[in-house]
Amino acid sequence: MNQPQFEVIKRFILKKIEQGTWRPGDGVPSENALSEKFSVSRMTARRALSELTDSGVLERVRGAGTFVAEQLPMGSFLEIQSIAREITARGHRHHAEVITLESRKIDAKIKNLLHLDLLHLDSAATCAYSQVLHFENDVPIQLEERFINTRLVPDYLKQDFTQITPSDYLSEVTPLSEADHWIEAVSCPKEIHRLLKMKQATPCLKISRRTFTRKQSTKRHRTDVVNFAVLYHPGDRYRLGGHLNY
Amino acid sequence: MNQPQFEVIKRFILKKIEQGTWRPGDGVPSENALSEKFSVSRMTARRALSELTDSGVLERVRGAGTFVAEQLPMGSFLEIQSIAREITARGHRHHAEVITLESRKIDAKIKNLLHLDLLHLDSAATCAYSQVLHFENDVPIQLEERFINTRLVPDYLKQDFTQITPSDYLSEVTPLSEADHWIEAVSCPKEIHRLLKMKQATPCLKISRRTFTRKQSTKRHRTDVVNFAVLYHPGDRYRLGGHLNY
DNA sequence: CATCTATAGTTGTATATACAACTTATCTTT
DNA sequence: AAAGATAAGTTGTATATACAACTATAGATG
Repeated sequence: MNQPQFEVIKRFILKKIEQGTWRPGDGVPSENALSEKFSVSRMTARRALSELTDSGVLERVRGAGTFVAEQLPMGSFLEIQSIAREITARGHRHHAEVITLESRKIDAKIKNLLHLDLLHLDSAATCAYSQVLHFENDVPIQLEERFINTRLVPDYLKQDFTQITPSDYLSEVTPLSEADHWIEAVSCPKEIHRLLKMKQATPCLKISRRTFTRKQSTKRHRTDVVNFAVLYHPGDRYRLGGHLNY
Repeated sequence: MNQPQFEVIKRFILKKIEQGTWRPGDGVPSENALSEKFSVSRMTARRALSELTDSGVLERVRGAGTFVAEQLPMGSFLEIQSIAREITARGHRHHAEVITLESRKIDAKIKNLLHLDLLHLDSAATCAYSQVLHFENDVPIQLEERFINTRLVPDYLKQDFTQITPSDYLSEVTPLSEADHWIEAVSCPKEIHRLLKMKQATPCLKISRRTFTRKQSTKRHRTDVVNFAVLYHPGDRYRLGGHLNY
C-alpha cells in the first residue's frame, strides 16, 4: 500500500478509460473534484492529470477542463538506434571495416540534402565521405554511407572507425540534435550487393537519415545539417524491430 | 519577457549542455542551488529539472543529485501511423477496397503470434481474416492483411471497411493498447504483386504489427493479442518517413 | 432577439513549508 | 585500520495558499 497518492489517482483514471466508462472527448473530473474525492491537495490531483496529459492520455484546456484524448494513437513509435548497440544488445559480436574514408566533391543532390546551397556558395564545395561495413558475428549486416558537413565536424576524417562507430563519434561531437529519416525497400547497386555478400536480386532495406544541430535562436528555428547517412541492410538477414507501451 | 520562470531555467540548462560546458555525466546544480540563483522557490526550480528529466536530457538520483544524461540518444523514433491519416495529411485522396473478409482456421504460425496456444485450446480455432487494399489517388499503395482475435473483437466481420479502416475500427473498439512491430524488405508473393500492380521483382516494404490489450493486474503484466497485421507496400512507390525533435 | 457583462469554474504559475527516503562524506568508536 | 554512527545535502511526496489567465454560462441590458 506504499503507492504515492498521485499514482493511485492515475490508475483510477486509466482504469475508467480502459473500461470504456470515460470515452475519448469526455471530460474527466477537475483538479478540485479529484482532490476532494481522494482527500488530497489540489497540487497532488493536478500532478496525476498533468502526467497523464504528458503521456498523451488526456488533453487539458485552460478554463474549460480536462478531457480524454481523441486519438489514442493507433500509430506507434519505432526506435532506430545504433547498429552496434543493437547487435551487442542481442548478445552478439560486432565489428566494423572501413571501406572508404575521404574528402569528396558533392553533387547537386547531396548539396541539397545537406542544405549547403542556401548560405555557403563556395563553388568547390566538399564534404567528408565514409563507407563503413558492420558485421554481426562476422556476417555483414549493414553498409553505412555518410556525408558529413566538415564545417561542423572538421576532424571526421582523422577518426579510426574500427574503434568507434561514426554514429557514436558524431553523438559525442554534437551532443544535442534533431533527426529526420525515412525507410525504403530497394534493389540496391551491384557494389553494395557485393559488399553485403547478398544473393542476386535480394531486396534491400534502406534507411536514410539526416542529423541537424539545434542552434536555438529567439525568433526562428535555425538548424544546420551535420550529416546525411544512408544505411543498407540485406532484406533476408535484417529486420528493424520496435516495441512501445502506451 | 512573459516566459514562465521554469522555462527560463530549462533554457539556461539546455544552453549549458549545448555549449558543452556541462557534459554527459556531469552534475547540474541542485534544486536549492537553482532556486537561490534564480530567486525562485525550490518547487519552481524542481519543475525545470523534472521536465528535462522526463524528456531524457537529465537523470536524477535521489540523495545524490541531478546529472546530464549519458546517451543523448543517437537512436531516434519513427512514428508509424494509419495509412489513411498519412495519405490525407499529404493532401491526397484515400480510398479502400475489401479483397477478403472471412472467418479462417489458423495455422500454427498465426496461432503462435496471436498467443492462442497458451490458454484456449479449442482445436477448431478460427480467427477473423481481412485483406484490404488502400489507394492514394487511385494508385494502390498498401495491402493490409489482418488476423483478428474474434474473442476480443466479435463484430469485426460485420464492418464495412470501405467506410472505416480496420485500424480506426480497432482503435475505437480497444481504446488503450500496446504494440509490437517490425519492418522488413522482401520480395513478396505473386498474388500481392498483382494486387499492388507492381513490376516484376520490385522489392516490397513489409511492416508487421501485433496489437495487445492491456489488462492491468496488480502482479503480472498480462496482455492479450488483439490482432496481427501485415502491411505490404511497393518499394518504388512508398517510403516510411518520420521526424523528431529531441 | 441580439449583445454585452458579470460570475463561477477550471487550468497555469508560483511560493513557502514540512517531512520522508536516500547518498555521501566525515567523524567516532572499536 | 576497520566498522559503525552521525550529519549534511539532495531528491521525492504532499499540503495549503495565492493570484493570473482563460472558458462557458447565466443574467442584464439594449
